Amino acid sequence: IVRERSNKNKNINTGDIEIEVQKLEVLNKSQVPPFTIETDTDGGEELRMKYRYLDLRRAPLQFNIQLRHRMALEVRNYLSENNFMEIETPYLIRSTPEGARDFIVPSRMNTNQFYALPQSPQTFKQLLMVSGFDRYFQIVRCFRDEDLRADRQPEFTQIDCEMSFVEREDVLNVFEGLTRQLFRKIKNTELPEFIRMPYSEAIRLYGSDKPDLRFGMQIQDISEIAKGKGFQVFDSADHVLALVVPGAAEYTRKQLDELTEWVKRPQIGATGLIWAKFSSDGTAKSSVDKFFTADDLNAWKSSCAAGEGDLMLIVAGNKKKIFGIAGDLRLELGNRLGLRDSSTYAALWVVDFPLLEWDDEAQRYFAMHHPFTSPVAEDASMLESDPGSVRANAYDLVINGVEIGGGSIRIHDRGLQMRMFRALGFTEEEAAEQFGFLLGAFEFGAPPHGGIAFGFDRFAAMMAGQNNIRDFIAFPKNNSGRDLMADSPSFVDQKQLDELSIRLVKPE
RNA sequence: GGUUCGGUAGUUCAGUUGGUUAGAAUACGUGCCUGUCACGCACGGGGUCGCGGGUUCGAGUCCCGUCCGGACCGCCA
Repeated sequence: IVRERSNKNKNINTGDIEIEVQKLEVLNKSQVPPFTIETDTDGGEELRMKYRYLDLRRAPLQFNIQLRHRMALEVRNYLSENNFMEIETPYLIRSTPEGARDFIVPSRMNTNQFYALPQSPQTFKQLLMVSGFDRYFQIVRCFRDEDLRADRQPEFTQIDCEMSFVEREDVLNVFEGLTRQLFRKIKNTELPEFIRMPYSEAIRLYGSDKPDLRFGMQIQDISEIAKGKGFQVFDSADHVLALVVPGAAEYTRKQLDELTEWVKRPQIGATGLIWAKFSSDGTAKSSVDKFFTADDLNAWKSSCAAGEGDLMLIVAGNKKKIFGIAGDLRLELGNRLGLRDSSTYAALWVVDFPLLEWDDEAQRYFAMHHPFTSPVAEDASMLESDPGSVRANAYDLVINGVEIGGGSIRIHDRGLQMRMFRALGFTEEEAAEQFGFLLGAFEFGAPPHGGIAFGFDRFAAMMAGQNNIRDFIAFPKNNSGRDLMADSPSFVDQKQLDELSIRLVKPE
């Protein structure tokens, strides 16, 4: 018999309902759990992962997994309503060059041969376009044998899509619509229209290809006015970059020293940090007063539109690193000032990525996105003459500084694809050997096509205002890529392989 | 591969310049209380200080090695 004790609150709280027990049967006994199975558990992460089946009983995890389910449902509904069809692609495939390290699976039928697991269904979905399935999608597991991060698992789930007879804006609009729909249905939030920001601008203003637009504090280049005054650090730098921290002129020496140490950590890699304070009484003080006059400082101030009471932080260095350093510092300041509120959302499309990246070690270009990405039409002619400055017809969806997804308009012309492979250093024979099936398909009237893939685990975490994707995967891996469950065998050993009559080639 | 932080009751942690019997909270057990809701009160059990070696009269503490875990860099088309 269940009866309500109180009608004061609409929400049912502990003790609001009484149960009069008439018969009690213990269906199964339980040990004392290794951690409290409550919303705020006393267990540490390692322990909770070991007993994941108990951790998953906790309300926050139940909510997260349910959130994921509801998102998957909405994705399927939205895409299906927009005439997309979910089609499965194979998991046991041949290894492809470029990109991440492949996971491999030994083949019993073919001694010393291995399958690779797909890093993404990229080529298969392109073949589906050739087959006339004009709108494909799949919520699909992908595998990359690389080290983990808080927001990266070796096996992860993508919302993978491809469309035929489309241009960039067609893809962007459909998937902006999907993103909006998810926020509407899951969070009851209406997102504003996503801006399109060229890659070069993202780097210049935010020092990142995934800018967090929840706050301003844009990077300002003061090279012009800061160089040539005899300060060697500035004079020898490609760029002198400033951030204006509003209202932070009161930062103590200790805080500034601590920030300086922070940017000098090897992970950030700055050689130092210059500061200038603009006090409310109109005076300015800096850590480089020896080299710069009050007039110089005021020139910086007006150039950057800094106000009284503001702090200016300056880093200088070579072109390749310094924008990233300024971007990292900007995010850190955003964190410290509480400007990265997880309940607000700023979404944008970053577009016009470089098509190719030079790799010093390999002494050749690599595709920044993947080798099937189409160049921006007017840049295609530079593929041979100036490969490094060709822009890709590629795009990333970035929300709150997190890369949620990315895609591109693909190459559908065999000739252009061959030029791309040549730019990547493939010979004719290598290209035919590795991608002959795709090049062959392009010879049978391949339609123009493009697509996108969203990182589903990340998307779910971001929807909940969090960044640890493990809390949104029922059975995640640990940092060694092992299954986290207690006594769960993650790997097949040689003995098991022997029993399966599988022989491996011994690596040198 | 690199940088860095950590490993001490079931759990989360504290443990000073090396020094008596390694503590707290919580959980667990027993008893009391019985309209409580983080209940309260009393008592109790519970430790290979990750592992191995070294220095020392003496090591949780210092040194070397090793294992495990986290964060980050590299890496992630």
